[in-house]
Order: sequence, then C-alpha cells, then structure tokens
Amino acid sequence: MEQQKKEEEKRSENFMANLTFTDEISASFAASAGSSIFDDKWGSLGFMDLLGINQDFSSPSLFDSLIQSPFIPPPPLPAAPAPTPAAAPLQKQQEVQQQALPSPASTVPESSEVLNTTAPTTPNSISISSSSNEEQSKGGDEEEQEQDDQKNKNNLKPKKKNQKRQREPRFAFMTKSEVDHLDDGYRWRKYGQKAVKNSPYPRSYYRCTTARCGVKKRVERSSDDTTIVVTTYEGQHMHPCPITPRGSMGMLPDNSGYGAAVAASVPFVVPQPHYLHQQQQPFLINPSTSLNITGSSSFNHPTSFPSLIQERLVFSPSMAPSVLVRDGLLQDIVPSQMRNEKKEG
DNA sequence: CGGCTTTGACCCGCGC
DNA sequence: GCGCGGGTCAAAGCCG
Repeated sequence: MEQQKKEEEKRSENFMANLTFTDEISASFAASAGSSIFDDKWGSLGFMDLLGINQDFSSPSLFDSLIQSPFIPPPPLPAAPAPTPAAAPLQKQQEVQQQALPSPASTVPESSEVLNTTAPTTPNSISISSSSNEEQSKGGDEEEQEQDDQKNKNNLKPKKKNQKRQREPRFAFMTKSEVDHLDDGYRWRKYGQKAVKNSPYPRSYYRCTTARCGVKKRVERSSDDTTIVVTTYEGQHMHPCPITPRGSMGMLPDNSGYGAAVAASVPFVVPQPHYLHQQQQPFLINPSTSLNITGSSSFNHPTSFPSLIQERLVFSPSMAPSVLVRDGLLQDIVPSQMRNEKKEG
C-alpha cells in the first residue's frame, strides 16, 4: 500500500497532463443554459473551480482572473485536491485565497449535460466533462434525495415504482495517466468494481469516506486508449477536504451556507473566456484553435489537481457537439469521433 | 482492530 | 416477461 502510494507519487512527479476542452462543450453549456457561454452564468465560472482546484495555482496569469472572478462557485465536486505529499513541496505554494462568494450557481441549468472531450494527441492529457443527469432531481431536492438515499440504504425495495432513482449531478473528466485512481485530496473507499463491456478494464466505484458525504466517484479506463482514465464524480462534497491542511477548500460550500445552492446546481463550470484570453487562445470562439495552457508558467502545481494531473492543460475544440456526457459512462464521455479517430489512427 | 479492498450476489432500470 | 448491464451491498480477507 504504502509503496504503491509512493510509486504513484513518484509517477505523479513526472506526470504531465493535458486538459482538453472543446468548444462544443461550451456550446453544450450555452445551449443548455439558454444563453451564451459568455454570459455571467457560465462565463464567470472557472473550470478549475469545478474541479475544486482553484487554489494553489502557480500561474497568476491564468488563474488570477479566474479566482478573482466575482462568481466563483464552490467546487461542487472534488473540492480542493489536496497536496500530494511528494508533490506539494515542489510548488511555489502560491496560495490564492478563494473568494467564496455566493454564486449564481443556482441559475445554472440543472439538467445540462456537458462534455469535455479530449483529443489525446499528447501524452497525459485530461479532459473534463460534466453532466447533470437529466433524471436527476430538479435541483433543490437535496433533502428528498437524502431521504431517498436513506431508503435505498435501509431498505432496497421500498422504492416507489414510479420514482426514478435520483442522481446527483455528475462530472467527469478524462485523464491521461498510468494511475487509475487519482488523488484528489479526498479519501475514498472503494465499494465496488464491475467489468466494463467492451473493455478489458474494470470500472471501480468509490465513495467518499467522510461521514454523511455521499459523493461518489467512478473510475474507469478507456478501452480505446488505455492511457486515458475517466473519472466521474457524482455529488458534491459538503465538507472540507480532509487532506488539505488549510481546509480552505472544502470550506466553500460548508461555511458559506452555499451548500443547498450548490447542490441544486450543475457541478460544472466552464472555462472563462476572459481568462483564457490571457493565454491568447480564444478557443471558445475559434473552434480550430487549441488552447495549450502548458508552458512555463501555467499549471504546474501538483497540489492543485488530482495528484497526477498537472502542468498541461489543453483546451482543444474539435469534438462533435452532440457528444455529451451522460451518466458519466465512458462510452458517452469519449466522443465517438474521437474514438473513431483513435481507431483510424 | 480499524480501515480498506476484493468480489460474488443482488437489485434495478431499460430495451427488446 | 426476459435478459442485459449498471450500480450497490456486504462478507471475507488484507494490511498497517
């Protein structure tokens, strides 16, 4: 165990990750939001927020604006990926205080499904996608959900027939990594594993070990590109990140009383054009461009991303708009186009 | 001993 | 109704 961890950490140090976003994703967002991606609704949200990694960035140029954004939603999902013990020291520790301002998260479309596909042309890339299950309860029914959850736990049968299982919003991202289970700072307990159809790799199910935190995480490896790991989060942490010393992360939803709003919101944020500008890559506008946030300055804080996801973010708009993440299933997450391309190539 | 993983069984929703 | 596949449970085992 210990050794394994160390190995992973070691690997993480050398890890280079690309994160890709597609303009279609944005399109999806815009469409579902019924407004332009440039609206405050979306435009002010940072995708890093989504990951809950909006802290400890060593790249002010890119993230400052993000963080200073008036509408930074609390990380609906994995709050702040905690520092990987081995990786943390490597960074400048440029701590950025997140401004947990109340966000318009509640205005976010609750049933939007967003995909973020990745064009894994480079090694170690991540792609982010988010989905809010269309079946999921409409927003504010957190209580109801909890009750339902309880029902399910205490008694599996008494579920009403006409009551579809409600699901938390989901958020998925693809990561190029040798390691399946990325360390995002939270503690997870594996509760299941299933073979994945058409894939030699199993899908693992994890649950946040924090008491009363129902956040789940699903990890599977792409069958097309075995270097791609698809991680799907379901639900939102309403507690501080257990590993984060500052606890500044988890603090968001918790202390701000923002929980309900967050719960009711889509756990996804989209890259904000204005900060992307700073990278001089208006990927949202020009579908043919690819924003590579890599570089000397940007994203190289190991502690600010699921342990192995670092350094390279590539926003690459090139996928089919119809590709939306649905239920976080790999086959849905990975755009067919991309998969086809991979097969061809 | 507590926490975690493994793994087979089971439940449930959905499509045919 | 049936079969399939996704998701979850829970007992057993492992490990520090």
